[in-house]
Amino acid sequence: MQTKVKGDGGGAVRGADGDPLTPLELGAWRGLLRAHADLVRRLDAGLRVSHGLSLSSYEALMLLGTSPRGRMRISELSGATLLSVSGMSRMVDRLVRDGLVVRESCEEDGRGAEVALTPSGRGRLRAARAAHLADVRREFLGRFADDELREMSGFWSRIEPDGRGA
Amino acid sequence: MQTKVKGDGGGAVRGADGDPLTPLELGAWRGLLRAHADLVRRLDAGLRVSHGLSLSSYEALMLLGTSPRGRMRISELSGATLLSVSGMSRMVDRLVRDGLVVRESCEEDGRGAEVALTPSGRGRLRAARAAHLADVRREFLGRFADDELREMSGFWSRIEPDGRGA
DNA sequence: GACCTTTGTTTGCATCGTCAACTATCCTTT
DNA sequence: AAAGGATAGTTGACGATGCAAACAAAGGTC
Repeated sequence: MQTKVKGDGGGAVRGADGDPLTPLELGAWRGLLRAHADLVRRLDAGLRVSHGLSLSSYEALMLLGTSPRGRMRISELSGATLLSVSGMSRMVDRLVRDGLVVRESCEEDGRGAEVALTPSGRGRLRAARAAHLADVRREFLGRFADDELREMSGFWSRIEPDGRGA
Repeated sequence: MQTKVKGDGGGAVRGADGDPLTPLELGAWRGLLRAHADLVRRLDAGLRVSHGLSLSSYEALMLLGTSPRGRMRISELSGATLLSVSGMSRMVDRLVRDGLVVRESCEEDGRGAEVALTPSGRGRLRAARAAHLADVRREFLGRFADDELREMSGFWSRIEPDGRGA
């Protein structure tokens, strides 16, 4: 049962709708924001100084590198990452400018662009990969036990879907 | 003990340094990224359409609203949020432009600027507050039990400090 | 096969954020 | 009290992003 106390002295674990966040709630919510920001900043900095890649461009290259066909549509990339389609389009612009990928026109769909790694992109990915994975493990995964990671995964899945139905 | 199997068929729960992330690791790591992105996007959108505030400007106004002296230094605001000092300086620019806060020169320190809510800023904050807190509870806090939130807080605190010592 | 709808991508505009360089002030030391 | 160094904040240049509108090509439908 959730503790819903309105106007008590401060022992409430959960606040009602308009109440200020309780310490418990603050810890979970602000903690998420701060932990994410810290973590991303560290990992991004690591990739950037060592390999000139942002975290999101790494993710894009990595998706391309493991894609079975070796090339992906913009929308496919966007769906698999956290970027909007337009954001991904611009990211691909930058990757093209840096010579890491090429845009190819799509055979089956004249609207489409397909994106593929260049040799240079493949090399950059390979160079960055091990170090980045080690970073992720050192800064994040390594700080939790297996069952904690499992539990965390479960937490995340509860946030995802929603949509909007009541 | 952590399962560290190198080169097995796919049953590994944890990978070694250079290995690709296992499903367990992926679930926790990508899940964090996605959950955060989804959550922030939803809350930001809610605040923005209803009250013309971004999540970070809400946080700044909220800090000002609950500050004992009613006004705060730029660096104080920056330290309490996730923005750099220069980022906060620009955010204050926007808030000033929108008439929600004022910059006052600081009595004790001639370099300093102090930031204080205007009546309009106070009003905007009050108008946004309840709806935003309800959003946070609906989209995030409400999906977890008390002890889960407590556990989550514990997780966050393990990411924070580090520094760099081995 | 012209028309309308849907879908994939790009672009215009605005916001938001960082780092590095700069200015202004403060503080300590001599 | 002048010099040197630390600290607070602002600004310039730039990079990312998102949303909405614009485009372009497919795919029906009649």
